[in-house]
Amino acid sequence: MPDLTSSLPMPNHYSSPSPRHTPNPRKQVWLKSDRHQRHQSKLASQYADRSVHMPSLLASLSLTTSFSQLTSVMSRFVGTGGNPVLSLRFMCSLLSSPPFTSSPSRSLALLDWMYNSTSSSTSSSSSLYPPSLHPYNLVLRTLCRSDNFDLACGLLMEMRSLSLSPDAISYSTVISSLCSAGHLDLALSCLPLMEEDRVRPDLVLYSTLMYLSLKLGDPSKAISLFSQMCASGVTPDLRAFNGAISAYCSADLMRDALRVLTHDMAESGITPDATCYSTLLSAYVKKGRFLAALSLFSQMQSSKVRPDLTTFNIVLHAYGQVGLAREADQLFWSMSRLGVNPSVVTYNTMLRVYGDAELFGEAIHLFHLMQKKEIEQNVVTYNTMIAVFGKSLEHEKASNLVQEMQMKGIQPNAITYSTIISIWGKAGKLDRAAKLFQKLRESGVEIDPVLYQTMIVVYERAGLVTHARRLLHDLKHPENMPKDTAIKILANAGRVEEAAWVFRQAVKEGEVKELSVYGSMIELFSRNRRYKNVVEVFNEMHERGFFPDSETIAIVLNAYGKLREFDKASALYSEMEEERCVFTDRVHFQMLSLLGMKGDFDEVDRLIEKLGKDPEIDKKELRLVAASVYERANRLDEASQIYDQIRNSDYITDTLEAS
DNA sequence: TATAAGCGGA
Repeated sequence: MPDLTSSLPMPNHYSSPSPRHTPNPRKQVWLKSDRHQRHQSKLASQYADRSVHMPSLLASLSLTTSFSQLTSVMSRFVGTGGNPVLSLRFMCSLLSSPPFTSSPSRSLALLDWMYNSTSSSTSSSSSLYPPSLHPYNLVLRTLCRSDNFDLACGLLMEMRSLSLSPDAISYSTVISSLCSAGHLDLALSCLPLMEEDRVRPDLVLYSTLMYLSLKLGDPSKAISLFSQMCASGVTPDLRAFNGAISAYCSADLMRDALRVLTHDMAESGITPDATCYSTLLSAYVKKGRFLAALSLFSQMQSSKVRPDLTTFNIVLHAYGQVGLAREADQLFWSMSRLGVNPSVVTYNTMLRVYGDAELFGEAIHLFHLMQKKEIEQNVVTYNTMIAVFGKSLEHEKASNLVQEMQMKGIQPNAITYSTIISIWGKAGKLDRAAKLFQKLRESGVEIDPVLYQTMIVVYERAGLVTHARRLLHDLKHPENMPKDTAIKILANAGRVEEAAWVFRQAVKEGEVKELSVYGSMIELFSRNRRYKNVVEVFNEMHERGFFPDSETIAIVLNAYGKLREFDKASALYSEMEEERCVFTDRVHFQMLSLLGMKGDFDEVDRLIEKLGKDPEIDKKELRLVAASVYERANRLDEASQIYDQIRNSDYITDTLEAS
């Protein structure tokens, strides 16, 4: 983890107000440089406890607007005998009531007053009301709640410099509000400070930080926090485990996610709930591993974990994707019996499942059933049904639905438009499609990349190449859209030269913001066999510290192979493995085939053995790949041996299934 | 804290 301590605002920060937060006009008031000397470790017990009428005191304080006014009200409580009149507890209740809780400057002023209050009768300059940790934490809370993070961090630093060590409460106050405001780096920079102060982050704090890292798309940070948490002896709870599962899934470390779910949790005596399963299920589905998802679902059922609505929705979708519409149908109609009522999402999913399976009658029936049962229909419902009618070639019905949704007050979105434009294009209603597209362009809304691409494809298919080219030409100098978007459209349209040109401009101007742009360029170059360019783009992204996804790694490995740069391929493979980035079968198989091309069969055998032990890897596919590697190298004996193994294991599974 | 919808093609 980088050293983030330096990014914490230090006390001198106050003089230059950050543009992001409203500057505090009175911040100089409490930043007296003599505070260090003034601070005395006077104990709370030395405060005398006199009864003061709190409401009336607050009433007079609420009228005060300035430090001097506050001082004059409070000065009544500076006794002459050197004894403070108010108890520490009283001071704290002041700090936790309005107007102090609603005004950061006022609460800081009161803290200041506590410092500065000295008895007039004694010559000593020690404070009558030395604030302890508790009042500091109260002020921290007030600052954080009003998003004054500069001041809060500064106050934290001040506490440390006064050797009033911030405690777990101070840190969790600051960190959790930094997290909810999205300042992850600042929040994480508190961790080394906590270590210095010997404050151990607790479960909630770790959890907060993990979830924020996840939200900001940094799963490896979340994973490292999780390990740190476990190493420091904090036992994760259900929520923390779910965060870990989700982090491993986003980092493409499915094996580790599965291990947490099926092993680590049980070891900690925590039973996974439906959410934990759903997290993993949806990760499998996102990666297209539908069978893995369905098998996890049956494992979930045998572990007697009751699926909830989300689980059902994910599984119905997975059934549909593997073409098991009947199974989806069965599960769908049994849901209410299992105590879970389908939601709009469920209905929408089923509409799609029926549509994909060309069960148009069922889709239409379900769509009407929703209306009869008065189930809310939304833009997704309509978009799905429009696509269903498009697929069944009923263009008029599709067009009518666009009207119908608008009449019901459901606004069409970019997805609606690209769906209907594509349908019209296929139906030969070119003018209608072009007219709608033009209307959308003129309406000034930011044009969506897919919508743009849809129209280009419609023109190209109709043979109107000049029209298509004109649209593409506009993208060379994108004005209404980020360069990233233009590059992605050009890359998707296969326009190598234009995409490369805009990409180089964007790189030069530092305008490449999205990781996926590199992926699109790498894929585009690879498709066009421009392997040198593939490697160039990869190096560019690597230098910027971006890590590619598995798909991209596989493409880059392939490019190295074409360029016969086998050592560079091996180096990339090991580096990514160390970074724990490589993990789909495709990457491993790609590497295997490169080693075969290189003729390094010692390494081939070693990798086959290693992959053979990996429970995540499909063994039959591994054998098929291995056999073809040997075959291509003309080592037919080894190849046929592997084919025998495949036949044997098929025989074993067949007999097992038969019995 | 997990879930649904668009283009297209090597």
